[in-house]
Amino acid sequence: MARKKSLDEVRPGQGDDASSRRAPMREFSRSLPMSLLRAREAVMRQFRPSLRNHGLTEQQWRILRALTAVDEIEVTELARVAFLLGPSLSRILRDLEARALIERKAAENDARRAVVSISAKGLKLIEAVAPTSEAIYAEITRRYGARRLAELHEMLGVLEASLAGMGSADGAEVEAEE
Amino acid sequence: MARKKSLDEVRPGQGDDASSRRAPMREFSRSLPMSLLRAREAVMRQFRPSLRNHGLTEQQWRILRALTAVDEIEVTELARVAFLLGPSLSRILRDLEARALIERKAAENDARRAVVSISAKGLKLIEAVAPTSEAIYAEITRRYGARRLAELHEMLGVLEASLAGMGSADGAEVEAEE
DNA sequence: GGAATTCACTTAACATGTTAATCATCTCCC
DNA sequence: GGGAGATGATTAACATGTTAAGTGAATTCC
Repeated sequence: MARKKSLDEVRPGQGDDASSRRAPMREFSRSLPMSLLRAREAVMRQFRPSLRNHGLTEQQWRILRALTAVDEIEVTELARVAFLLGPSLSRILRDLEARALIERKAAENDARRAVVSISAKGLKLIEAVAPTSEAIYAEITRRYGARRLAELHEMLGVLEASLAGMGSADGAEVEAEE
Repeated sequence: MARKKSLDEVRPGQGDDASSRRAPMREFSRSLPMSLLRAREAVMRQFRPSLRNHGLTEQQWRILRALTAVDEIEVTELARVAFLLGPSLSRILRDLEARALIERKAAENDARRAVVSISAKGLKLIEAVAPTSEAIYAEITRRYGARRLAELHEMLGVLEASLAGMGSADGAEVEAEE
């Protein structure tokens, strides 16, 4: 299905002046990844200064935040919950442990697995940041509207679900799982 | 053998009589930044393999894509359009220029400004990638629904606009510029 | 007309994203 | 029980995100 160049033959005269260069694909601002990126950045821009004042990055905050919801958790599971890739998580955990914000031990029955939990110091830090964070979130909700916000969440969830089973699609290899 | 556990199945409900551990904040999965991040990742996951096959990263693609829409453009304006920070753009332009995918010259009346344009080679690369990219985008639209997609764009735009004037809010300094 | 300031990048430094490779277990199966 | 393969976590290598500092060129203001 690849050799179909009918798309729009990205080959106008291109000859002389500017105006002959027509938009080759979708208008840039209408690209879905771009819209999502811009929206997310608009939101994160609100939180970053506060986090920074407490010496935390967005990802470090995500991890600590996830840890407050459980007693302890394995690294792989934490990666899934905090939506981080393994290598990023490894680095961040190393730093957080060095700062004594988390604790880490080996799993009882499997020496490969590591179990992580938040420390008292980490909990204290969370408590220090939470009020500001909540206030910002409340302001965002106020501005955007609680109903609309819920609707957006819903639509994003559906989008994720819609794309769930979509393969790579280029050198698409979706071989059956034996 | 170890079939992929459905997401809900793995969710650490965590006893949760653990009322000693008071609910820290909003449930993690309901965090807006997280929802946006997950949605965007679900979308980008579809495009990355194809781009990679052509030796392009997402950001490099964004830049080349933006350049096809104009004859030439100043670096600052390109940063705004492609939604990249200056430093990232500097690095990427250096690489793209080394690969002869773009061309760069100084502005006529202002030696500080640089003007960038896509090269013939760059245009050729775009043409090679575009069909696959468009096919993926079409499939996403088909799965999610064109109407719903438009609605999502709209809501994301409104979100961005809603947050436009919101200050840092921590050590918030939005003093009038006297 | 020249010092101070602003402006358009660019570098620097550190943290994360992304993919591939490595390492140490663990499991399975003969 | 021992070796092949799978698994959990880390390390490596490169690209980008993010903030701060640097550089050279224009602008402002006295």
